[in-house]
Amino acid sequence: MATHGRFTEDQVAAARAHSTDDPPAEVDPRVEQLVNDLIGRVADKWTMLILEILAEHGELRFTRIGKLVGGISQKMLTQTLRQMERDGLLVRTVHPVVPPRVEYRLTALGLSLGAAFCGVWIWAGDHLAQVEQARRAFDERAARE
Amino acid sequence: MATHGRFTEDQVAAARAHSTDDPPAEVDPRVEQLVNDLIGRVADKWTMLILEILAEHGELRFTRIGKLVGGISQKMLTQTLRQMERDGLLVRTVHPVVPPRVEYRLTALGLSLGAAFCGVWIWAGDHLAQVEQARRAFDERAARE
DNA sequence: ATTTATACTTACCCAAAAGAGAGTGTGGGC
DNA sequence: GCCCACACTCTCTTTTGGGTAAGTATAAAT
Repeated sequence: MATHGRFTEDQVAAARAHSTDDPPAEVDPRVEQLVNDLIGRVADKWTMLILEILAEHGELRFTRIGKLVGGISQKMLTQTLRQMERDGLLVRTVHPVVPPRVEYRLTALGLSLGAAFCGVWIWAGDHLAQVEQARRAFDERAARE
Repeated sequence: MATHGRFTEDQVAAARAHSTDDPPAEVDPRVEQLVNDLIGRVADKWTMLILEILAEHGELRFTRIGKLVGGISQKMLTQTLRQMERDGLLVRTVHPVVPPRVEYRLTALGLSLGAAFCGVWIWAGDHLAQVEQARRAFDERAARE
């Protein structure tokens, strides 16, 4: 099953199940705007990668996440983790020991986002070849002017 | 039901249906990288908005898209449309008349991406309040130091 | 006394992305 | 002859994203 690995069928199914049965009613433009902003916030590169790593491994410490993500600076890692914590996607647990020990774990909200985004991940995997072919065709057309 | 408006049940279902029934087999890291890149490319703000507008309206001209998206500069509009064309998400039809008339329409590939991304849109709509509450709680905690 | 480990912060810098706004080509209407 | 429409394209400036490197706190190990 192509659930991009770590997400369960249930999680993915939950991402699609909905109570509202409204007809294509016009949505409040302010809500539309908020939704767009939220997507911009949440659909960024580092957030998605961290989300995936955390969904896969459960609970992890700062340095470990950095290594697993690969190629991220401490600064961006801290920044992204803080944002995600603020958005309620993960919880940060500080153990008052020395040297410090801080653990990160996804919340239900974070897991549900991972499940929702899973569809895009699958799409990318499934259509990668098609996109690359389209690009080659386009570039060739462009080269011939 | 919540298919975020314009996408049909079939389209959304298709975004989830998959042939592969492989166990969590390790994925080629090069493929993983390509997929990540593709997601970065495709999951950007303007691409998503244009995708939605086009899925909703069918075939549109340059200026019309700009107005419907709202707040996009001509530069970004041209740029994003070109990229999407190159990626095979839409087709650009130039009618050799004057003044110029250029029409944009999603391909099957573009529609399938829209369907896949639909899950994230729904997630954002459904969890907007939760995220905002998490933010308020976080900010309040931070304010009390 | 010095080093080590961890999880950051802070300061500084650069490059890429994005926005603003003016310019372009062309043929038809006036 | 002039302006308008449309879909750009070009240039300039601002904003943002992100890297590097250094600093901090503390206790245990050496």
